[in-house]
Amino acid sequence: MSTATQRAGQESGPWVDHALEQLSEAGYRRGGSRTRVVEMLGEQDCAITPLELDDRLDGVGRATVYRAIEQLEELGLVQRIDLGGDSAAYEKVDPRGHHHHHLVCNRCGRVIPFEDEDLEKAIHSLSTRDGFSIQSHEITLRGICADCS
Amino acid sequence: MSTATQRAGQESGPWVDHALEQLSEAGYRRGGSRTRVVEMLGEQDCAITPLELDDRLDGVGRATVYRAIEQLEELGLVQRIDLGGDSAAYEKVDPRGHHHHHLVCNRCGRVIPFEDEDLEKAIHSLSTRDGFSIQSHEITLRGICADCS
DNA sequence: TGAATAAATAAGAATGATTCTCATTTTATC
DNA sequence: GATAAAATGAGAATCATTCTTATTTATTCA
Repeated sequence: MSTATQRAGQESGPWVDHALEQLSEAGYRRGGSRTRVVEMLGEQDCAITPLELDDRLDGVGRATVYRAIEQLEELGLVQRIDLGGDSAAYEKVDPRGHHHHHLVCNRCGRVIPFEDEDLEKAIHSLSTRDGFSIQSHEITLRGICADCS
Repeated sequence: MSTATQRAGQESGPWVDHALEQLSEAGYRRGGSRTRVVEMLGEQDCAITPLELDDRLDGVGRATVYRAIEQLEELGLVQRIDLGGDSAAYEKVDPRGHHHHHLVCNRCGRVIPFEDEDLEKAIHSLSTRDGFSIQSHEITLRGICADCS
């Protein structure tokens, strides 16, 4: 049960620290519940829905989860990801720019994260379009996963 | 009022015909309301939400709009697009593969469609990942539009 | 052409995610 | 420690989406 939490020094720590610091700088006071939301988001390797977060955080109100996500999104610390389900999901944004995108299986709904350097390059090479300054991007590929085909 | 409908021979026609044909081949009977939904989708140059469709189609029940979209999506004739609002939007899928992606302004919410050949190439060059066969893709860029900056 | 059959539909109820409200608890400041 | 303002939990309210059901309409076939 604690295996996932204990996987050798990963990246959740740094992001959590960074996020809490940014919240503080933005003028938000410390809040126990919000901190727990941030920590839980920091533990995830991929996107998670607000309701899942609420489920896993006993004693934290649902409204607080939604509020925390809203503030984090406002500061660019999490990114909303549409995976096609009933609700949106959110994922931490690495301050160093390292990130992944998603493959979604149209049959079983499975979500598989992937990275691709060429794709990132293609995105970055169009960083301005029609005077539009790009801050973030989201790519979702849909199809049939190996298990389903 | 009829200007939009009358804009010189565009692409709505072909898509509408194709969609109605596909629905028919899939075993669906003709339905006046569904046909109106298909025609309205065919007129759009970009994504539209189910509720907007329902608003514009007097006499067509909301459930019918949702059902039609569901069937069209099932057949790959429309694609769901997440533009960050309260509801998802849908857009016709060109049978010839021609399509665009979206820039969304984080400040005013404006949605600007764009096309980029290099990006398409980068996507196509990874058409199989981990045994995953890709059927469609969606790219959304977020930032600040020219008017807002 | 005129039943018979089953799909399509409209209207509104039901559901479920998200947002809002407000009384209470914490945090930061002094 | 006392005060002012933000953070929070609980539950109500809202809004998109789905479901239900009675009715209408499309197709089939005599």
